[in-house]
Amino acid sequence: MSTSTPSRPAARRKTARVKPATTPQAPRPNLREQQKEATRAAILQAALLVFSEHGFNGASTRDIAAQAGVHHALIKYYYQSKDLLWRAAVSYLFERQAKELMFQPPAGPMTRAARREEARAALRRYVLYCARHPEHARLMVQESVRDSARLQWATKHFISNASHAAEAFVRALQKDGLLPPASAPALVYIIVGAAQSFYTLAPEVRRVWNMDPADETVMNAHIDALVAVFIR
Amino acid sequence: MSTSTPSRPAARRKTARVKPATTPQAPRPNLREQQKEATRAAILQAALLVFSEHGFNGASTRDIAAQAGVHHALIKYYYQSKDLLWRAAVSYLFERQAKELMFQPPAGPMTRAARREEARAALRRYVLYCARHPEHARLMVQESVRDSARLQWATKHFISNASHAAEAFVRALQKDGLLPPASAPALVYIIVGAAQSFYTLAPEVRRVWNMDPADETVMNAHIDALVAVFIR
DNA sequence: CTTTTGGTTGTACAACTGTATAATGAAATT
DNA sequence: AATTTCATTATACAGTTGTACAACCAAAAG
Repeated sequence: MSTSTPSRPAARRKTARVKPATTPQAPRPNLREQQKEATRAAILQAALLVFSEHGFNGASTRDIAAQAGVHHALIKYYYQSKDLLWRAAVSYLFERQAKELMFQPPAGPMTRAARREEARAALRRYVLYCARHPEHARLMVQESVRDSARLQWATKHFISNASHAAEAFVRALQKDGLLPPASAPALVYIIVGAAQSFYTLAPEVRRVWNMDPADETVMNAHIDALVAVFIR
Repeated sequence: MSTSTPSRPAARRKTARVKPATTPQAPRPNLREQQKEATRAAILQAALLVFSEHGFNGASTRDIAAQAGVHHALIKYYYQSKDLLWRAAVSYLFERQAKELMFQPPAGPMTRAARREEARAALRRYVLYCARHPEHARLMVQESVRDSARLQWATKHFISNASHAAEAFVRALQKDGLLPPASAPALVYIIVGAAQSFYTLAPEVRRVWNMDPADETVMNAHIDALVAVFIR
């Protein structure tokens, strides 16, 4: 950040200390382990927010710590370095995405109309993910505008897999004539870009159009437009 | 940057001093004015590159100066502050875009088929701009992922106008049945996102797909895919 | 209760940040 | 040739940065 906000730690402390042991019959003498995980998670969530809004270089570990309501030295304690914290954040994002977008290919033969409905549902699910977790695309876009060791790492561990899965999805739709027979990689970026931008650029949308992409009605209108354009 | 690269100024100096007066019959005793404008332009171009790849906070004025091959104090001399340099860069981008995408509405009545061809040509022109000047979208995306005084300024002076022009374009296509009757603002972000992402994320594309969006063949394949999807 | 463990805090440091100002010297003017 | 102008440079400063480490102290173990 390095802008205003004189720094204000001690925001979590109270709420996190609440409930020393919800389960009276705690299986083990955790309570400390519990607090530890809460701190660890708070740092990760803060990192997601600050990294996604400021980029790696623009984000400072002290800003992240302040956002988490935690002393900045704890970042080194839990994640060793800014770079490893970034990697932990990216890992979290892609593992969550894999979990939430888990593919369940409906076995058995399907009519073309059924497959089209299936494709529409899949597209809807993806847009919903983008809408609910805009920090994912924000963080990745900031890293993908230039080549770097971080982009190389993210590509090797996550982006490559996700991209080729998307390519397979596109090719399947092309086989059914649901997408034009054009370059599959190009279509991947066309669809992904079309789905993400509305939520990634939400602050701009709010200023320019006076509408909130996070709003249920607005979001449904966007999804409908997207599906109408892509899955004919 | 704050990463590696120990800093290496003095890269321009020589090439910029070349040609003290190309025109032997110089109209006035410029030569100094000439060098001044060269320095000013070098700083602006460097700012475009560094801001677009690192974001405002992630970019340092010293990095920009080094990229321009100029002493860092000259940034204050020519642009007064980092913030004003950023505004100058954004102004340059949008004025160039307005110039290159100047609308020439073909007078006289047109058949629907002709209007469709017109729409395809307009879309092609826009994608070409994105491909040739990826730093434009990169810089703006970095600012639009969060609300800030800079986004507010850019919205007021440029983004609002450009967005509403795009909306008018979309509504015209909808009237002809060339785009589905969905939310126009949503369609704007769908089309813009679909057109930009392939070039904005070019470093990622190169790593994942081993293809270069700047390559003529690859670019044409992307444009064809885009037109096939949107203008039916 | 006493001791040990380890999550937390305070503090330090060198490098980097944006900004400011005086010194410099070559081009322009006289 | 002497003088003025002003683009460029050198240098400085306070604030921020990532990282490091010793001191602290509540929870866990004895």
